[in-house]
This record gives sequence, structure tokens and C-alpha cells, in this order.
Amino acid sequence: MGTLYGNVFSQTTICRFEALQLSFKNMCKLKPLLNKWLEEADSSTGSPTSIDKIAAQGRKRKKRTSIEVSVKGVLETHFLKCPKPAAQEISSLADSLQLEKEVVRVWFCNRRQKEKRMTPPGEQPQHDVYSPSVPPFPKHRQCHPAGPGQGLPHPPRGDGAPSAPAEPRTDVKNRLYLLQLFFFSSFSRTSQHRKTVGSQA
DNA sequence: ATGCATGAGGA
DNA sequence: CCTCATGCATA
Repeated sequence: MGTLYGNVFSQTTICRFEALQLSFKNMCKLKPLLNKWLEEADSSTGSPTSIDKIAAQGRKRKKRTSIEVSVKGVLETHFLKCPKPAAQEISSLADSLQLEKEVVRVWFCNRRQKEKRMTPPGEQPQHDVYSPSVPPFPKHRQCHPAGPGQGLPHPPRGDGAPSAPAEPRTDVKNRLYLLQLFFFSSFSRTSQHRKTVGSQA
């Protein structure tokens, strides 16, 4: 048992799902899985739902290179100017920062992904003319392993603009709204616990 | 909870 | 090379 989550997804994914830090598509895909877990935990029969997991790769993982804050600052600046630099730009940038080109490339990739994640709290979903069969989303919040009892999923992040939360994205509201619907229909039951996932705050 | 990384799939 | 879904490792 010392091993990880013998079950399906990693703590990372669960966490990101709950924090709404996944793409909309990804969120849709994961919802059914999470439901399975909830049922499982609910019946508490200990039925080991194993839906497989991609087999382990027999390759050594590169040691995580931690980038210094100052360097991150530089990268961030460049990202604001050009989110998708060409290979050559990456090369020179990496060179001037004394980093491997690959590291810089990956950094940009991840940065772009981050940009596309679910909108962090700050704006509330709007009432649009969508499905009339669902009540207005409550302010619920579901099982948090050790959460004292807060209703908000995540604190805001210092993204530079303290008073200008303007989102350049357009479908954000749709995403949020649909998610609320998902969660509402999914978690409006009992069950407050989930097993597996050995280490959480 | 998040940062850096891998890998599959796509132009 | 990119995007996307995911996760080991780390803060």
C-alpha cells in the first residue's frame, strides 16, 4: 500500500480536477471516473475498482530542474511578448539564461497549457439561456480531504494585475457554467470521503 | 498544490 | 514543433 494510487488516476489529477484546473474537455472525460470513485467510497465495500492505468514506462525520468525565480521572471516577460517563440528564439533565450533549450521549450509549452486551464475564481458564471431543467447552481463544495469548511475552491493568484482581472478568453463563462452543472448533478448526494490517495494535506 | 517532464497524436 | 492529458517529484 505504500505504493501509490493503485487505482486509477494520480493525486495530481484528482487535485487538479477538484481545483478546476483542467481543460473543459478533460473535465468532461474525468467526471464519469470521479463518479465511480464516489459510488465506491459510498458503498464502502472496498470493491477495488481498477480501471487500468497506463503501464509504467521503462525509462528514467529527467531530474526536475528547478528554475530560479529571477529566471522565471525573464521567461515570463518573454512569454508576455511572445507566447510561442520559434526554435531559434528558444535557443538563444536558453543560451542567455544558461538553460538547456529543451527546458526552455518545455517551459513555454507548460506555460501555454497553464494559460488554457480553467479560469481561477474571480468571476462568477452568468445566467445564460441554457438547459432549463437544472436549478441555479448552489454554492456547494464537495469532499475535501481535510478542508475545514470553505466554500471556495482556490484562492486567487498573483498574476500581475491586482485590479484588472480581465480575461482575454471568450468561452470561459461557458466552461464555468457547464462545470457547475456537472458538479451539481454529480455531487448532490452524500459521501464525503474518498479512499486511496495516501498523502494529502 | 504545483512545477517540470513524458508521450501520443496532429499538421 | 505543437497541443493535450497526465504524473513524478518537489515545495
